[in-house]
Amino acid sequence: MFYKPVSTKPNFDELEKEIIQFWKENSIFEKSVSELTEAKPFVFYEGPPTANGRPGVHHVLARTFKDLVCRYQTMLGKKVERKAGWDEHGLPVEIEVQKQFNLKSKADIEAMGIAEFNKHCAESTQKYIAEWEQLTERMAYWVDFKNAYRTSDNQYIEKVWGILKALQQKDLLYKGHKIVPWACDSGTVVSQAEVALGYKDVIDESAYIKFQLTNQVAEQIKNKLGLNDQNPVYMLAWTTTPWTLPSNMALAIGPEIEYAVCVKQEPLKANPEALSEREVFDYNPQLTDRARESRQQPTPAEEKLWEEVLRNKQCKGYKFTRQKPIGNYILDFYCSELLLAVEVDGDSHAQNQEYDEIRTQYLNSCGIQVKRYSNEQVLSNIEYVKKDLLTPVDEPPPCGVPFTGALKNTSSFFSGSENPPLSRGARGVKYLILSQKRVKAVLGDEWQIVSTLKGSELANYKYQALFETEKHLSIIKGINTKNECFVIDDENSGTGIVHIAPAFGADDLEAYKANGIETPILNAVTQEGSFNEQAPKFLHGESIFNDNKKTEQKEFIRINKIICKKLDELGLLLKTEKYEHSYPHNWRTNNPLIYYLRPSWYIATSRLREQFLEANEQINWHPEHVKEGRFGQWLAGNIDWSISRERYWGTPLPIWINQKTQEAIVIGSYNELLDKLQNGNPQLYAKVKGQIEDKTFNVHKPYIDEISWTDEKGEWKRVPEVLDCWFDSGSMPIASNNLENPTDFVTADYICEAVDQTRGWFYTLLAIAVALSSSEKIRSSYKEVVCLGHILDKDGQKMSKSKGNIVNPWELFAKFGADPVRWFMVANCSAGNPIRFDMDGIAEVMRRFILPFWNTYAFYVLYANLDQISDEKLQNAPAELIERHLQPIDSWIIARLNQTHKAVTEEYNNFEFSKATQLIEKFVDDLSNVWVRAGRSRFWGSSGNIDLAAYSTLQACLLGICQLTAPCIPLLSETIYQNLKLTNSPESLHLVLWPRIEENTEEENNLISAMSIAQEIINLGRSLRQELKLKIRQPLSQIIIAKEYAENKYLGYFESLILSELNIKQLVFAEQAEKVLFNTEITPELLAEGLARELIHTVQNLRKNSGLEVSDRIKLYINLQDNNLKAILESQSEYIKAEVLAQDLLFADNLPENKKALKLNGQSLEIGLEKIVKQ
RNA sequence: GGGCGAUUAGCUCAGGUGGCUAGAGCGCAGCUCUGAUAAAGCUGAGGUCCCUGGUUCGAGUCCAGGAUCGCCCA
Repeated sequence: MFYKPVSTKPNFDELEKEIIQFWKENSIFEKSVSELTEAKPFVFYEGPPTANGRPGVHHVLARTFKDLVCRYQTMLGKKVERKAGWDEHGLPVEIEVQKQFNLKSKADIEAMGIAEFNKHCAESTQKYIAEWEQLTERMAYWVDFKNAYRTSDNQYIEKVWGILKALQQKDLLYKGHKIVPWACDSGTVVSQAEVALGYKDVIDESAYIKFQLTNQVAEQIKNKLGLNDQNPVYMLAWTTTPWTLPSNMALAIGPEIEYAVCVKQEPLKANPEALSEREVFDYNPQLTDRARESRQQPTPAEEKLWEEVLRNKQCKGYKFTRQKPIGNYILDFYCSELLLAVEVDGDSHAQNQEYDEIRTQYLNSCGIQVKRYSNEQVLSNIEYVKKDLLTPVDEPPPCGVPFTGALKNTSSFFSGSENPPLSRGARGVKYLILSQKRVKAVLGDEWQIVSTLKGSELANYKYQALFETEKHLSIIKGINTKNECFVIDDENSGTGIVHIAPAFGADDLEAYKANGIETPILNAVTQEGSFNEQAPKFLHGESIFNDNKKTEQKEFIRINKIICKKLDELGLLLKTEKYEHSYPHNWRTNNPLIYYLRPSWYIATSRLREQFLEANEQINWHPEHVKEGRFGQWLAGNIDWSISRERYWGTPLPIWINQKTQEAIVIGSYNELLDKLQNGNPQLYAKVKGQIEDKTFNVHKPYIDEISWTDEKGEWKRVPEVLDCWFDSGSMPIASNNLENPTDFVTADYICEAVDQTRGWFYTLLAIAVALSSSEKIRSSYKEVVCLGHILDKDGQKMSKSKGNIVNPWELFAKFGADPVRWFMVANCSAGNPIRFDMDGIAEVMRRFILPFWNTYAFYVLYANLDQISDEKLQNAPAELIERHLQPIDSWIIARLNQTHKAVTEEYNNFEFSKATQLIEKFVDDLSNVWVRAGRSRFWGSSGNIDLAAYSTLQACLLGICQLTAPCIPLLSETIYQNLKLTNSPESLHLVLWPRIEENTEEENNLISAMSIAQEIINLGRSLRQELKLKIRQPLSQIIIAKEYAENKYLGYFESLILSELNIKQLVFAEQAEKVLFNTEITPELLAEGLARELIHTVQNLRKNSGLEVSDRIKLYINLQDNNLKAILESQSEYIKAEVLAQDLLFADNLPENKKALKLNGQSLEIGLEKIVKQ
């Protein structure tokens, strides 16, 4: 045996493990890096995973593409160091530990002790490291674990501190505020991933709120519209969170939105429905106390009028109330049904005629009529008063006057003034402003549009704060800092006017910042979720939540009702509506989350937008659209990066605050810290210095929080926050290489992660690089990115534990081997698109590519061993010995190999890996189904007549495929390489340099096209035979081919191929319309041969069904009656015997057990066979 | 709600800058071959290229709008 025998039913799992062992024992990976000392480096950065979870099949995907490029570049002769990395910090780790120890809140964590908690976190990140390493090794991802970087390492943290310091020195670090999803019940920020877990559909009370414009503004608007009345103008806003209204700081409008100014058209006659409707007027809430007092201490006249005339619906059934506040006034008596005020002029009013007039005017403008009686009239002539009360007033109130001009067409309305002035249903006049699109839906038919305004015309107008009469707030353009308008002019919801509470919404906060509002942010809710002293009095101490008795979960319903009721009383509520929406909940407790303002440290990345885009120009994205699309968009809309987290397990923020001056300093290294301590806290200095020296220093919380010092400015204490763990991983080019100077980072030639990293690692990596770059030379930290899509299950569903559609990579490897899985991924994953993962898909890859490749290899080894061919023999064979047997088809397949090599190299260079696999698959197909199929007989030539050309060609092709596939399927290609390699070749395929490719010569290209023509002719011939119902078994005398095919002079090389494939004796060219024709005349000789082949076919099937080995010899028996047929078969007996390895062909009546009946040339016969047992 | 991507045969997917009578593999049906022997080959059936408009002599491809799915962000 010269080659190791190869099974045609290989166990890839076993074979691959052997190769992994071989690599390990011979340090092949290390050699592939270290032996290229002189080589140009190819820099690859590994994005660090967190090892607190098991690696999944999606990691296999990413690692396949990482490995493939690194291996390819190594083969190109580059030095490719690959440092593994672990992302150890962050909320996901904390959450795992919280689950593990059932810690529900920060209080629980603190009860456990931060030191203890962080110890568990550190352990948690080590939990699956072994499995990660094993999986990585098993799938043949070459990466250096020994020198892996770890983000929680002291040295790593120190470098991250250095970066922060560098950024601070560039004045990019500042303290600000951030809106976070906040769980009031546990007092924690909830991560985005967790928020996504807890969305629930809930029904909330949404409210349409009227915000009154200040008089001055109202005047301006009305002047613009040609209206001259005193009636108030309101902005109508819609909110689903009325509990945030006490923290309202602005109203936002869309500058481009058309707003309508509306007024209500009243029904002329009393409207029974309107009667039941309660008319609410705005009033000054501060008056309620005074009104109550007056009610309790009426004047004698008031007392008399109330008791004798008005009380208890005495007056024709109309209900009057006493001391009713409306606007800034208190009416003595008021009937809402009649819109009638009754005033009794006491002594206090006597001198105030002017005041009374203004007051009456105001009330009239609200549609309220006023009847005024003196004390005397009431006390001495109550009957007159009684009578007069319900008669019309002398002059009708100016109700409706303001409509002049604006409502020209509603003439019927004007007749209102001719009607009894106390007509029921009259209403106060007021104007509402809202999006034109929503007027009908929100206000219904009763309101009329007076005019329209563009949103931009409303900006900067002032309106009255809801709960404070003195305070005026501004209307702002709803533009956030990304320069996008977030106010939506939706036809189905809202009013186009958005209530802005910067403490409770990210958009709100953005708008607050973008509009340069100077007032400090108003936040009326504590972090536990109750109203503080910033809220109006009636809310002080109220919780924003109530418990739903049924579900036992918290909800906002109670507080929203309280606030809406109050607003209703203030006349500021138009209406409420039930609103069903999806709202985030704390997935652990099922209680609602709130979006809440927290202090945060920021990197001012939005100042670097231009630079980001410039750096992005240096990056080649695969797929390309990510550059301008997803990533470019993200950069263009960049907002400042909030880098602090109010958590425990993370890089501690190296910011110390002076307790007196609030000045902040950033410590950039441990030495710098020691410097501070040396003078400011000598005791601690000694301790920390010692710890750093003997490597026991723990820089994590809580220990770092103990480090403080005092200097001439006072005491310095660290801020409590830790760093966003994305900052850790983004710092990797500097921190993992322990660079002295942060700006000295090296740009990676290649990185590769899934597409979700556009907002993650791809971004933070770039952000930190650009932030550190000098303004003259903006640099990206990576050049080429492959951005992979996600893995979905075979139905296109996301893989998740709950769906039970998770695929375990270990099972895949056991079943198929790692390489078939890798090939499947490379072949099926078009960059950026999600990949559907299906076991059947891998099985298909197996059948389509892996097994044909393997079988071709097994075929070679089988016959090479039989013919005692070795790589040495091939290598040392005299050239003429090979050339003697060399056939055109050999030159063709070698030309195809070169062609494929060239094309595959190009595709690899372009990161078009699946295209490369297609080319390789096509070549393997040509090799196996054209070259081997056509040349099989060359391998079983009699001994002494060995076709060295055939062996040499096949070996070259197999080794060629090994090279081409080495980056994708490093294990199987190595297996084959190890068996076939020439004695003086490198010890591993992965130490072989990628060959320089010569362009095919014209001759070679012609050979390739001649073969395609031959293939075409063969296919046409088969098709024609089928049409003519002439089996290939039946030889034919001639194939006639259209003359145009003769133009390729190389076609002649493949004439014999065409003839044998189609079982034809002769090929001729002729002028003809059809491309291919047959001479279908069947001579007796042809018939005889055809019958013989038919018989052979049956015998072979019988052999196979009888379980005979291909090399077994037999005795063949034939039982037939027809002498004519017998004669024909006898004439072919030598041919038949040779084909079926029969030593004897006997015509007999008695057949052995192995027998079969068939029909030949219309005659029935039976055949039987007997195995000859060797003595 | 916004951004990005996808939608082509039963399934998985190809189809730069418009020229298509729309392709491949698998599956299916029929046939063939068999000295790689539970492998292989050929032929065939199978398409409203998501929908609606538009540009054009011509649209799977370009433009606009919409639908569905996925990812990211709110």
